[in-house]
Amino acid sequence: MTTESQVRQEPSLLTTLEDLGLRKTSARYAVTSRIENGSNAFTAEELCRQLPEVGRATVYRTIRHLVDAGALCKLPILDGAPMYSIARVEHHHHTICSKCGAVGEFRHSTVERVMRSLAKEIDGQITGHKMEIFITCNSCLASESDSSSDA
Amino acid sequence: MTTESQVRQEPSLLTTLEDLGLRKTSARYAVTSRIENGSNAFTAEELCRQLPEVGRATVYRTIRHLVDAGALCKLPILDGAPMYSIARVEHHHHTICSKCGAVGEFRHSTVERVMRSLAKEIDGQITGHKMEIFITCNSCLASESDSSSDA
DNA sequence: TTCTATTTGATAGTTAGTATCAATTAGTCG
DNA sequence: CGACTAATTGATACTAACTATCAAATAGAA
Repeated sequence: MTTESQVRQEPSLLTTLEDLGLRKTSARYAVTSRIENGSNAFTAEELCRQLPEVGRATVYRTIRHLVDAGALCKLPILDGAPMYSIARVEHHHHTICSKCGAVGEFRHSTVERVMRSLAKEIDGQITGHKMEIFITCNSCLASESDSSSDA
Repeated sequence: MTTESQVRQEPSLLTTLEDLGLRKTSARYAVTSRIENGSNAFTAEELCRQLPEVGRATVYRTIRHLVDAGALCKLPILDGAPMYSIARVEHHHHTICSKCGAVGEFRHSTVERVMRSLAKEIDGQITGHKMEIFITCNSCLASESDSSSDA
């Protein structure tokens, strides 16, 4: 589903690494292409498991580079390891499905506007913000649609 | 600063534990009163260090009970252990000072209102949300006020 | 006071991630 | 192309943050 818009191949994560002045290695190729072709959000350990041919240290290092470069967002999960997802939109927020863990990205001007009104309420100088919306995603909704009572 | 509103002593965290059907033990007394008299946000390990007479397992267990009961909020920190703070307001958000780590709590109706307009944008059913505002708190601003050039 | 289910905490284990460093490799230069 | 060197890798060992276990201790009821 929704595979149509995933054809984009050029501004790859590998390019991001090169732009940082890092070398193009087979390990980095493996990690970045796995991220790009994998599910939309993942943990570092998941990636390690999917890439047994790449050392753990390298997987972690590569992720860190990508996060530092802003190409990957690290989103802290309440219980367990943080998840990473490709940052497709400059400044954005996340939706996280509480059932299946799917992570989505959205951007809404109202959110940014609220920040300005909050500035008055808050002691200190705002430097950034982060918003997470917990949802039940459509496919999870569909699979639980057999029970139609809302008690 | 703002110590005036911290006098409230009765609906203590210990009472919260009792309300869960748990026993009133000296370990739980130590943990809850330390939380109530300590700084506004803390990590589990900090608490363990401050309470060497209480076993680590008990500290962690007590924290978990309090979080489950909603008396404590667990807020994931990007790098490192999650912090906990007493939940004083029913539904609220957090400010986190990037310099010193101080955590504050706020509530603003606009944030809640934005959620409604977001509901249209987002695929799936919203079940909750969470917002964190990163700030430089006033005391950190004060201590860096010696340098006035922004280069 | 007695009794028992709850609680504790020392210990060992797990998970997630980082530091080390010798061996390997990418990219450059001649 | 071949040599060179700095960047990179990855096995290993380590640390931090927790969780599981279970015998001993204890709270609260009878």
